[in-house]
Amino acid sequence: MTTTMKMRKGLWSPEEDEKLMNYMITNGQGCWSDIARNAGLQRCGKSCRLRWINYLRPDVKRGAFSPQEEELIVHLHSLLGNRWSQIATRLPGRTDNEIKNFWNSTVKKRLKKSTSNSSSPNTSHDSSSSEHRDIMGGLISMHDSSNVKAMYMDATRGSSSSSSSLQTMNMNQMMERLPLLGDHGPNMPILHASCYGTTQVGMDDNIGISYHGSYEIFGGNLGLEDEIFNIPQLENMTNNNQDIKSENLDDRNSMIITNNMTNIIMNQCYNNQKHKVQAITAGGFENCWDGGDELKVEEWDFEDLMRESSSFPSLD
DNA sequence: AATGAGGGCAACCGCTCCATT
DNA sequence: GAATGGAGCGGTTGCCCTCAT
Repeated sequence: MTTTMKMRKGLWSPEEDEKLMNYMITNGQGCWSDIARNAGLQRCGKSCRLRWINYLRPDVKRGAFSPQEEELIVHLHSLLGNRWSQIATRLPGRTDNEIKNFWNSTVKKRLKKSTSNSSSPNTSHDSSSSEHRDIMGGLISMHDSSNVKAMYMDATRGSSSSSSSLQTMNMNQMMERLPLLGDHGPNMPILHASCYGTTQVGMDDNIGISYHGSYEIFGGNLGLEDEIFNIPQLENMTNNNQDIKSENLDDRNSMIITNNMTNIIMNQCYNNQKHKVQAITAGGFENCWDGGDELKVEEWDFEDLMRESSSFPSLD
């Protein structure tokens, strides 16, 4: 094809946005190069795709990241590294580009600041683990997670051996099991953290929730050994019987947690049993689920998850 | 008021992966 | 099995805005 037509680059004009938006609304997604052509845009398909995904898509959430989103980003980054798209899938309405920019600007800045301030001599952790510890005001602790992360990344990015493919697959499966941070999901760090390993969770009266746990993943030790994983109390959470709701729009992991949070956490975490959140709706469910009669209740098959995890080679 | 520095963000680039032929 | 094209991803760049001087 002799498309000698010069492609436009740079910022998108409102007219271009409108063209692409109108085309996408009427025709839906297809081959991006065709979209670019048929919409009358002098842009390459790639550029159109990026513009749509990062800006024009109706479900794109704009504006500052909430503290909960920040927590989740930091935590997921400690697990996944720079796999922004994977991280983005857990934050509805946020794009990988947005998260990447946020990380590279805000979080790294805080990181820099905190590492320059703290010499924290009482830990034998490597610098990057203390990075994770310090960012977000010490909200998230990860013991040696970066080493594991790096090893995992090496394994998955390396050769196309079946084992690395398996690792990728299992990681993806595990990620799919993570709950999304929905609009009502201020406590997601608690829940997705607990699904990763043997974790004991308790409620403090006033300071929020703390973890005392040992994380095991991929047959190796991911960290958090006997460390306290503090989640500060959130403004929309009261001490007693606070309804907590979270949704997962990919309808595999839809989850509702309501009423007595302590009981739920005790049931699913202290006993170290299958994660099965028995949801008792107390109104408001319809606010986050319109999928019909059958309510979806989160069920993390923890044993199954760990079985999958055990297929990973030891990281020792 | 002018200007330079720094930060944030949108977009591009190059690469890999995957499906199709 | 090789070639090809499209999609997606992460890294990087460059523009614009804000703020300090």
